[in-house]
Amino acid sequence: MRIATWNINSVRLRWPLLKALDAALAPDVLCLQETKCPDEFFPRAEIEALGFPHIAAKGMKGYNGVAILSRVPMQVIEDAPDWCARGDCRHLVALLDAPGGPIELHDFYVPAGGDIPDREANPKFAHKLDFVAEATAWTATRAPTRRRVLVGDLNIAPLEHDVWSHKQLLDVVSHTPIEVDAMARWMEQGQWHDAVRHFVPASEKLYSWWSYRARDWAAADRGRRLDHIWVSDDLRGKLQRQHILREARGWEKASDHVPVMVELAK
DNA sequence: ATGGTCGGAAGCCGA
Repeated sequence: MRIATWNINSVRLRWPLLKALDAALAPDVLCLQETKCPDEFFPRAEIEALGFPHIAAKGMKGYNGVAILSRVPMQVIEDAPDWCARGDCRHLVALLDAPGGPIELHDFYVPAGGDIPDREANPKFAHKLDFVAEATAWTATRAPTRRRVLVGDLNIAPLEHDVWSHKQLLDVVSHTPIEVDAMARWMEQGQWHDAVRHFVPASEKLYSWWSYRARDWAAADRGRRLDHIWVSDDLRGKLQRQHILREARGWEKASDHVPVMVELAK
């Protein structure tokens, strides 16, 4: 069972790249973020034709938007909160009909948080912290549930080597101690385990995002690991491998994020 | 030290 996540940065613009993603990773389930697409315009038929017959999409005009594309049947669960009471499309939950038993899958798109890492000076940063706090409290109530997977663009790079320069990013939104602490609480209270770092030592650099603003993203290699896959304790022993598809950043009309995938044994 | 580039509700705003 291969579960992947990708911030696609406009599904209408980039859905054709799913073909290359599928050739490289062959995910059974792919969670998308930043689809930027109202549900009535979601390229459903095109994506079904690529081999994902089960599609759940929750989008809005212009911003945000999440979707789950699946080869296995799934049931969308509707009892999640309206995060920060904004009506944003930043979260989908589905129960996957997975081999070995159902998996509760969460697809999150955490607010980026703006530029200034100060709750008082920057309402976007306050929104990010509030969102993570609500997600922490809610997923903690799910903690006793077996076989859970949480993926998404969480917009936080928690470890020193999840960014190109720990020292230079300590005051940059995505890597500040307040965000890193909030993420640690989220993982702890939800009993989540980092499924990608499970395979890659903390001392090794690991990124899933490179800014569009670099002249040469690969040469500069100033990345951050903003996209994550977490699993519940009972799935830790099932982890087979991880793959961060770095080459996707070099694709024609690339997203600034690359797909991240984890394989679970039955 | 600053500004650099994307995408869409565009000629600005969010990332």
